[in-house]
Parts: sequence; structure tokens; C-alpha cells
Amino acid sequence: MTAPTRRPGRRPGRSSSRDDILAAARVLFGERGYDKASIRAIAREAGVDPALVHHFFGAKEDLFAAAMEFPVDPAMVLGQVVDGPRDELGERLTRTFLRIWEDPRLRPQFVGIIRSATTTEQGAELLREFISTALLARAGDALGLPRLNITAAAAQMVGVAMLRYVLEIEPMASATEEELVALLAPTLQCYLGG
Amino acid sequence: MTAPTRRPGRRPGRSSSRDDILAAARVLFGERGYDKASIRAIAREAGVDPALVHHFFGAKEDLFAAAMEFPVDPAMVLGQVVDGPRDELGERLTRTFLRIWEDPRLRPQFVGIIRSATTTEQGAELLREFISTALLARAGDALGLPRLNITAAAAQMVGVAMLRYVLEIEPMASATEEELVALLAPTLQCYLGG
DNA sequence: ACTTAAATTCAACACATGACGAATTATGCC
DNA sequence: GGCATAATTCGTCATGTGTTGAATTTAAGT
Repeated sequence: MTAPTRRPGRRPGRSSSRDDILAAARVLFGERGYDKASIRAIAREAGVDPALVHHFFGAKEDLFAAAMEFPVDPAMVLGQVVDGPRDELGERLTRTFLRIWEDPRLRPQFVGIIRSATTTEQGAELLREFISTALLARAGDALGLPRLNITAAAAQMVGVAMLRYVLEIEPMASATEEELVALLAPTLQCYLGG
Repeated sequence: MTAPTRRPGRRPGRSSSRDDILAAARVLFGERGYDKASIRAIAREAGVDPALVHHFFGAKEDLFAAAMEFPVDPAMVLGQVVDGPRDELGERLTRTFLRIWEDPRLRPQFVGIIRSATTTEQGAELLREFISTALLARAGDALGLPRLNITAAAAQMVGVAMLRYVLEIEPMASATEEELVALLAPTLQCYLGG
């Protein structure tokens, strides 16, 4: 009755399968990490046959790379952070960081990046590359700061992401934006203030 | 020739197999995370048949729990940190944190905890439990500080552990103890100084 | 209208894994 | 010496995985 016995073959009309798969992959990679997010589960979440995943994206590694491609342009975000009075840099960084992570479209992707950074060498390389290239090189040059200071600020933010969004430890998980700004901005300002 | 065709049956003399398995499990869970560290690989690393692992520890989850049992007594460590002048608390915390992580016997176990905290719900619960019970409750009471401040300090340390020991991002991975103390102690002091 | 290309499913392979029961050898106790 | 018990290995089962090839249906191009 209710089972529409899905026959093979192309469906009429425009298809969103490719995007559905990408979205499902972001959610499942974010929730379960690289290994436990099976292609079959991703396909099921996308309402699609597993072979279709392979048809569009090839091997699982490629799917992962496509799903985890950096969701924001680091240069633009960094520009927003750097622009403005130097003594409010910590606050701008905190607010930008929170704004990005609180976006419900982006969060699973970021959680996936953090999760898989500790799981697969590929994921680790992704985060390493981002911190080294986008943050260390660009921000270091723009601000004229020692790289160790920048990694310290990065560590603070990675740690907050872990506790708040991955592990969901209270009271950090439920703190308001203003509480976090009051708490973190002075620290980041101290590392990056010059 | 070289293959001593290991026959089944008990070996003469005292056996260290149980401890060998635990050590191998710590190393492999630390290096590869929960899923990719297979029982077979752990057994191979310990020079032992996979079934022996099962004989001693039961299911894989139990092995993991046994291997990741917290390697230091939180109460004792916290005591060391809290004892002393309040305005040097940040420095004592930094030095204690580094001393523990730099111990080559303990590090794989801690890396394993961090790694699996992002991988398995069980691992997440382990870290959550540690931060909530050992840190938040005990240190919060002892120091009379808001819990949000303590999670901020925890986040800073978790972040440093990620960058320095898990991802090995430079220059944080190679910084000396003194450099890290100079960098981190003021931050932690600010969160916990009161 | 005809043909090529794209989307979609089904079925299956090869492989690795966790788990388990059975068999074998040593130790320790009486 | 005999007997329970612990340590150790082998073989095997069921399951889940990534991947692939073939078959089917629609869309697009001419």
C-alpha cells in the first residue's frame, strides 16, 4: 500500500538528489564522525540508493571532502575581524566566531570538521591546513603578531567549540552570547592585542 | 625456521599478557581512535591471539573502559594545583597540566580520551564526566568561582591539548614549557584568579 | 523520432570486524 | 599424582562495510 515500490530509472522533473546527499552527509559526518557515518546511512537519510552516492561522488573519501569543504571564505571572515579598532579585536573575534557556529546550517559541518580532525588523518590535515594557512599566515601577517600567540587564541576557540558544540558541557553549552563575549573577549584580546 | 609455531595452551612462567594487552590498547586507541583500533590489531601489537583479548576483557567496550580508566587521581592533582598562593594559581595549573601530558606513559591514554570523546558517546561521556565532576564540582567549591569560568579554563586546556598533542600544529607543538607558561598562565589566572 | 547521456535502483563481491565455542597446555592445590 | 582452573590458540559465524556492474527509466540534443 504505502510502499511505492521504487523502481529504478530516472525520476521525472528536476532532481535534488545530489544536494540531498551532500546535506545528509554533512549531518551524519557531524553527528557520528567519518567512520560511523556509513554510506548506506547517508543514502537512507537522503532517501536514495547507496549506489547513487557513489555515482555522484565516487569513493567515500571524496564524498567527505565534498561535504566538508570549508563552508565560509576565511579571507572574508578574517577581513571582518581585522577591520576596526585594535582594542576591540577580541570582541569582534568572539562575536564572529559565535555567529558562524550558531548558524544551524553551518554547525553540523563544523562539528564534522572537529570530529573528524581527531579521527582520520585526512580530517586532521583539513583543520591543520586551515589553522596554518588561513589563520597563522594571514592573520599573523596582517596583525604582526608572534605565531605562538595566534595558536593560543586558536586553541581557546577550538576548546570552546569542543565543550560547547561537540561535548555540550554545561554551563558552557547554554551560555548566552553576551556571557561568552564577556568571558572570552579579554582573553583573545590579550593574545592578539599586540 | 624462525616461526616458533605457537601452539595453544598456557605458557610456562608468569604471564604479562594482560598488561601487554592493556598497554597495546592504550597506544592503539590513542593513535587511531576507538573504531579504527581493531581488537585484532591490538592483539597483534601485544603479541597475542585476538581471542585472548576477549577472554580477559570481554567485549570491546569493556576493553576500552579498562584501558581509558583515568590515569591520574583527579583529587590529588587538584590538591596540588589549589595549594599555594592564589595569585600563582594560573602558573601552577599550567605546569601541572604540562607535566602530566608530557609524561610519555600517560600521553597516549590522554590522547585516546580526547580522540574518542569526539568519536563515541561513551568517550564523550568519559570526558564530560571528568570535567563536570572532577573539575566543575570540586574546583568550583574549593575556589568559590562561577562554573562558566571553570569551563572557560577547561576549554583553553582542551584546545591546547588538541593543537599541541593531537593535531600537532606548529609552533604550539614544539613550544617549550616556559613559553607556554608565559602564554597560558595569565589567561588561566584571569579565569580562576577570583 | 532517434539517439545519447543522465539518474536511479538492484544484486552481489570481497573484505574486515566483533564475538564465541572448542581444544590444548600449563599452574596450583590437595 | 590427580584435579580444578587459568592461559592460550584455532576455526568459524554473522554482520556491516565500501565498492562495482548491470539493468531500467527519464531527459536532452538533433
